[in-house]
Amino acid sequence: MTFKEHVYELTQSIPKGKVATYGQLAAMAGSPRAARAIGMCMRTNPFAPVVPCHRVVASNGKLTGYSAGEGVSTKKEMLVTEGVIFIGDKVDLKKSQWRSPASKDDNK
DNA sequence: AAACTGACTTCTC
DNA sequence: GGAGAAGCCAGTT
Repeated sequence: MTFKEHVYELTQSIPKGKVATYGQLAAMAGSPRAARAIGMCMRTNPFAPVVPCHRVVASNGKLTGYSAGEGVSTKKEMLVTEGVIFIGDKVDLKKSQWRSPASKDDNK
């Protein structure tokens, strides 16, 4: 499986009401510094409705990119509807960042 | 195969 | 704390 396909799998693994950062997905994909590559996969995302790319946010919880609808505005509302907590125009990572079971650091 | 681009991240001013 | 620049990875042309 190629890197981007792995990214799509991880993105689909993000539960509703939770969000993941590009760096986090990159780390799970095998490259902690491939955050940019993750963003590209989201932009190209050949599985648009299959891959909840709107659940992927920047490391600081800020919504970036999103070429659909009103852009980050639509993305934000979408996440709020799913149950993600927002602080202004950013996601409350302290409460809504997804902790994948694949993540090594889960209870420390 | 090489170079440019891009929905990022992090450091420094 | 906010803005700007550099570094990094993978994909696309």
